[in-house]
Amino acid sequence: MVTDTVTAKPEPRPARAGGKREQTKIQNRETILEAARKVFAELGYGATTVRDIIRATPLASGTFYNYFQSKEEVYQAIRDEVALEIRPRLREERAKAKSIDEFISSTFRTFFEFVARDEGNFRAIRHNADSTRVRMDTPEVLAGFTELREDIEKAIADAIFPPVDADFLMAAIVGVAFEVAERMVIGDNHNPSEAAEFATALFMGGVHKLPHRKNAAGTA
Amino acid sequence: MVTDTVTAKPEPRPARAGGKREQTKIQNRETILEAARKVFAELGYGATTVRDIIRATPLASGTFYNYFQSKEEVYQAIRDEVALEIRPRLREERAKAKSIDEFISSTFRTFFEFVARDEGNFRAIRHNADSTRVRMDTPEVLAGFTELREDIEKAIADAIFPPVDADFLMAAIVGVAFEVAERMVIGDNHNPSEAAEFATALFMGGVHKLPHRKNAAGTA
Amino acid sequence: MVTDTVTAKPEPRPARAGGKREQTKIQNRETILEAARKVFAELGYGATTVRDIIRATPLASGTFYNYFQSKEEVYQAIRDEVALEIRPRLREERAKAKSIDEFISSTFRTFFEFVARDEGNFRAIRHNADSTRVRMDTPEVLAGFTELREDIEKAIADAIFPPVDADFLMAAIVGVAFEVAERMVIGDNHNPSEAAEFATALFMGGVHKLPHRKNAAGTA
Amino acid sequence: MVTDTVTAKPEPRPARAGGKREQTKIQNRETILEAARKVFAELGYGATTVRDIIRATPLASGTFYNYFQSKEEVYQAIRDEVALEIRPRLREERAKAKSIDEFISSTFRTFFEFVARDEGNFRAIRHNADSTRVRMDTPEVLAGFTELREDIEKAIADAIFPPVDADFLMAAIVGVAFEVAERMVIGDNHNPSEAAEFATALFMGGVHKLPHRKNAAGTA
DNA sequence: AATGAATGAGTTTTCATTCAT
DNA sequence: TATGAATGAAAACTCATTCAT
Repeated sequence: MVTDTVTAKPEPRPARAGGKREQTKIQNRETILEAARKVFAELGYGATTVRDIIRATPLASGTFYNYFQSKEEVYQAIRDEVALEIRPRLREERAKAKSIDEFISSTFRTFFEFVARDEGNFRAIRHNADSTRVRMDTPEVLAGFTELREDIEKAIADAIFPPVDADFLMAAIVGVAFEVAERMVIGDNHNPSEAAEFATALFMGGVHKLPHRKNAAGTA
Repeated sequence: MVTDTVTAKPEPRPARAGGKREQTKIQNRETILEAARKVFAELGYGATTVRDIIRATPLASGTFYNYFQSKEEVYQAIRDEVALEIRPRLREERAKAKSIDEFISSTFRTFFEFVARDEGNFRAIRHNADSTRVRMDTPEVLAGFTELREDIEKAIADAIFPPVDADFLMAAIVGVAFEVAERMVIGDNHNPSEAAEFATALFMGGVHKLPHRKNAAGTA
Repeated sequence: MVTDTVTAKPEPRPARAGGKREQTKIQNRETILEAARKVFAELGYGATTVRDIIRATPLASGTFYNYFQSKEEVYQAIRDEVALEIRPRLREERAKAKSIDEFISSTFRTFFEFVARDEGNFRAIRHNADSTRVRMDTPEVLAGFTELREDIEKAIADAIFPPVDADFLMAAIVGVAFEVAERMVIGDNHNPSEAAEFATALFMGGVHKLPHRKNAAGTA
Repeated sequence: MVTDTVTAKPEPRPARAGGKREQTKIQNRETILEAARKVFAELGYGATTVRDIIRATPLASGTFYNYFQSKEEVYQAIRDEVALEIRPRLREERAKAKSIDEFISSTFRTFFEFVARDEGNFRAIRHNADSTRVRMDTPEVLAGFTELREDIEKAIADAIFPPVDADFLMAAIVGVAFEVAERMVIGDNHNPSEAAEFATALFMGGVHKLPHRKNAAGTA
């Protein structure tokens, strides 16, 4: 097997997985993502520059461009990393659901638990330097929305759900999930279970079924 | 047609209050805001530069700074214009509410009707150049959230609402309002009344009380 | 005549020719061209960067980009400036020509005289840092070649020239003009008249009619 | 199909002179030159970077530096390859010349025939991305000019040529050679013989002796 | 008050070259 | 020797802001 040196170009020597070179590449990518998460959380996405990210890294400026084209691409990578991790879990949970209650509660529980564990990412993604709040949904995230709507459609077809407007219902679930998650992360005494219970109760019975507050004295 | 003949006499050349000069000032401000709306909608907030806005204007770059300090300020002005218009209406409606139902339904109805009328602004604010979706909430908007929470607290105090978590409830209402509004604007056959009915039913009785779809055959 | 301030954009206020602003603009453009000529002559076109040109200028870096997009554009401007000046002269001379001799001799004489006067430019355009010699012909220059060919065609039609290959003849004239001009500029004792006589004699009677050297011994 | 079975025996692994290793080296060098020719022709010399050349190659960037120091060196190699091939032929032809006519006609004939055969190279060297035309003469090429001048001097000394200005005559021959070659390559119905005849006639008797066009009806 | 060119700090980006594998 | 990612100096370019007119 005499392979001519002067041929391929695409992947000349696959750099066998696990080699030191390969290792460094994976590590550098993660280094950049880590730095970006930190900087986004500090300065907010809008104010962050590629330089800022590089500065938060031991790497050279040129190295950044071996991995990403722009801060947008880094942002998307962070977002997508999250979306790609949580989406299969959500689908799986919902697939197992035998009732509305299971469908709704497992969706919220999974989501809030994930957010609680991944709080750093969530903050990085959400925060902005000025008191402005930002939310950016990448295609990968939006795909998660579509999956939810599909699951709702299927649940309707299976008579698990009544024949409601799947688009609106998806929107309502998404809206509640993200906004409540934010309160959970920003607020003080909350935990994912409480958030999930709240959201589930809302969807299962409306305001009337919402859990009552422990301390009736309200908070600022 | 601003005549203002009375004050006009003594100073033929210099600026007179309410005169053409004054007119131009108001007009220029509006010209900039209009251009900004267009450019934000085209490029997305992040990618837009002050230059872009000026370019979309017949004005000179220096002139911009007579009206705004930065694109942030322009953005806020656009957002605030909306927020400052809708917030008093919402407060008013909620103040009149004698029951949960009135509180919830008037909130959603007012919001969705406003969005439907102000669709252009809504889209401008939401859209981004790539397929990424963005939402930015300025302090003025966030203040509206706080007002809602205050109104909820008050309603709880007045025993109109059960003693639920006001923070979470506010978040849930906000989340549903924005996400459903988006579906309404982006979708085809929807109108503010349907959106309001949907959201109100959700909050009044949960999923079980949601209106059933007219055509049970689902949509893509 | 009340002109609305908020209208035009293209040329809002023409900045009346001769105004100080207008003056500065013209001057800055010339400053950049001057600097570029110098730097090209020093470093050669290939090695020159936009930075180099800016550095040779009292202007700010951004200012450069108000006038030119790149060093290529500057180069072309220099070349074009020359081409646009000499071309009308050449056409004029050739239009007056009543015979081959007049046609040929006026062409060369005009060209060599121009080069001699404009030697700085010529060197700037020609020189390169390494011992490599460069010649770049911009569209504006190439247009001059086409004009020459047209004039030849016309002279053939008018029976001033025999029916030779106009394309080749044009090429021969151009080649001799540029190469001999270079020897004239680089060499020591030559003047435009001698160069013109040489070239004209060559075209009028071939090698046999070329002027004999004064000092038969000579070497470069 | 390089077998080389004889030397192969004693050292199965290490490099053997003339072996596969040696082969690859020569091949790689040629691969780079080939790629460079292509890229220079596409982007023009100035715009081409070493990266561009490597990219057009199946080789790694580091490998490039085992063969050349810079794009300049590659360019020179291409140019020199040509120059070093044609120069001895030209000298030889001119050395045999017994008369002006032989001297001139053999020079042009050899040159134009070479260009016609080597058209690809010629175009690569000449062309630029924009409509600008470039000509770069490397030292190796310029050396060819000097050789021509020396041969002229010698011909003058041998009384084959009249005592004309050798520098100018060399320039004239070079100028005509390159420019007419370009027309030949770019134009349509021309062949090296016609080009050579044209140039030779010009130098032997001036415009009056140039061959007449076959179709007197002119060309665009 | 409007204009728009100049400014120059700062950002993005490229790319020749090195060097561990 | 080949590889190709890392490097970082330098180049390219942008753009908010100023300020003379």
